[in-house]
Amino acid sequence: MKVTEPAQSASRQAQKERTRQAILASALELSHEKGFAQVSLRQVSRHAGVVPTAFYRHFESMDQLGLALVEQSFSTLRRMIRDAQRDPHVFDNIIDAAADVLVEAVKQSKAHFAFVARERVGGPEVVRTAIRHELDLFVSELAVVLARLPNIENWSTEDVQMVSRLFVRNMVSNAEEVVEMPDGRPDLEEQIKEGARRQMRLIVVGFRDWRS
Amino acid sequence: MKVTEPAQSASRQAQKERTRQAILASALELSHEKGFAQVSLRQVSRHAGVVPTAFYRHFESMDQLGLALVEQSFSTLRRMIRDAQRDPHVFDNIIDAAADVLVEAVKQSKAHFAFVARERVGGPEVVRTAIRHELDLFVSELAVVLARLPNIENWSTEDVQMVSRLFVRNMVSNAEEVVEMPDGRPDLEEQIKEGARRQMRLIVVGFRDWRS
DNA sequence: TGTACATCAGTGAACGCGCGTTCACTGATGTAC
DNA sequence: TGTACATCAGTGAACGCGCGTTCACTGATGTAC
Repeated sequence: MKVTEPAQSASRQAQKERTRQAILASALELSHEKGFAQVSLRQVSRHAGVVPTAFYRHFESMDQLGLALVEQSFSTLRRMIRDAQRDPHVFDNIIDAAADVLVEAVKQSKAHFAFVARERVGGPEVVRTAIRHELDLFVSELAVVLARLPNIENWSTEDVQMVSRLFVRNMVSNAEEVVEMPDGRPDLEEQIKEGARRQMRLIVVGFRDWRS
Repeated sequence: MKVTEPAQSASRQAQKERTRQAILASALELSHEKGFAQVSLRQVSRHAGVVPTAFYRHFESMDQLGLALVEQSFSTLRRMIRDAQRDPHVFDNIIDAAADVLVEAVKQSKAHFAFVARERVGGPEVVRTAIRHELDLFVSELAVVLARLPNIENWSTEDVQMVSRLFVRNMVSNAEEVVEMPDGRPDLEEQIKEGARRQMRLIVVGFRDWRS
């Protein structure tokens, strides 16, 4: 985590950015053990290999650090959904594709998913508010993507919005399960993936039946 | 919250119990604003009208206080499901009955539901573990109740267990929504209730369709 | 290329504060006779 | 009923500690000439 002492190279700007990233990464890592609200400014700074006062060169307060982490987490999430849309396979079978994307994304960005799942409920007020807002946006964005799918395009806007909401809720639940997953148990991961698939199938089948 | 100075009456034992309840109630109330993990022993004691050292006459540590709150919350939950079983109306229409019971229970014991929903993810390690364990137990207990219902009795054990799990997850989600609900907006409550009903219908319909 | 000055990321000492925990105590309630 | 002693819920002073924040600073990087 020590990133100072740039040997000879690195512009001042680049070095500053590297420290900023070290602070963000440290906060993410420490949050995983006890939750963001229990992590102190001094702990983050220490872990990032920097003196507490240096923290203020990058963030106004721990709250602002938290908001930066929310932003980072959702940009990860958005990149994932954008990539998924480009995959032509998605149009064949939404459910299995969605399950695959979800599990892959969670696996790749465990720390960020864990952060959102945890701090959505347990974080400081400003962080909770920001996450709730981002999730609401995300539901709407996902609804737009879903509405374009062939087997869904004739559904009502409300129905698509509700399916989207249930999908996102499901995503958050599964992220929570990954968070609580003990280390070194990749078998549990497959179990969670299968659970996610089932639940999505349930939602879609239930909807189709209900509407008819 | 001041409960000392028993005028003339109250046995030593009764007075002690009253202080214990004041500490529990104070912790529950303070947790609502910032989460249990952010509440200090001194804050709880102050709010309960007692000196910090007196806290130790009732609980070994804040962790133990947290576990006592988990216990209290789930005994509330269990009383609710026991009462619901006695109601013959339940057999007519599980879903609407469940929605009514859920919303009524949440309304009556908002603070405890909020505590479980929040600390399940955001609380100290021991509290999180205890809540996860209680919820697992609760899923199994609810499954036993569901399996007795006429329209379900021929389902497989696994299916009943999964419906039970989805119902409980749904219950937790709705409790979360009540937690984040701004004060003085009873209209939102009706909206949450309707959402809960829809989601349960979705689960049951989806299952019936899926299994056939 | 070399010199003089400006910028600014990171330093280190210092502060006052609320925290959890310890300890010896007090005085009302409870009990034995 | 009255007295002498035991119990124990709640007190209050004291402790060392990590916290967030302030301040004047240092010294490497960047810029002007």
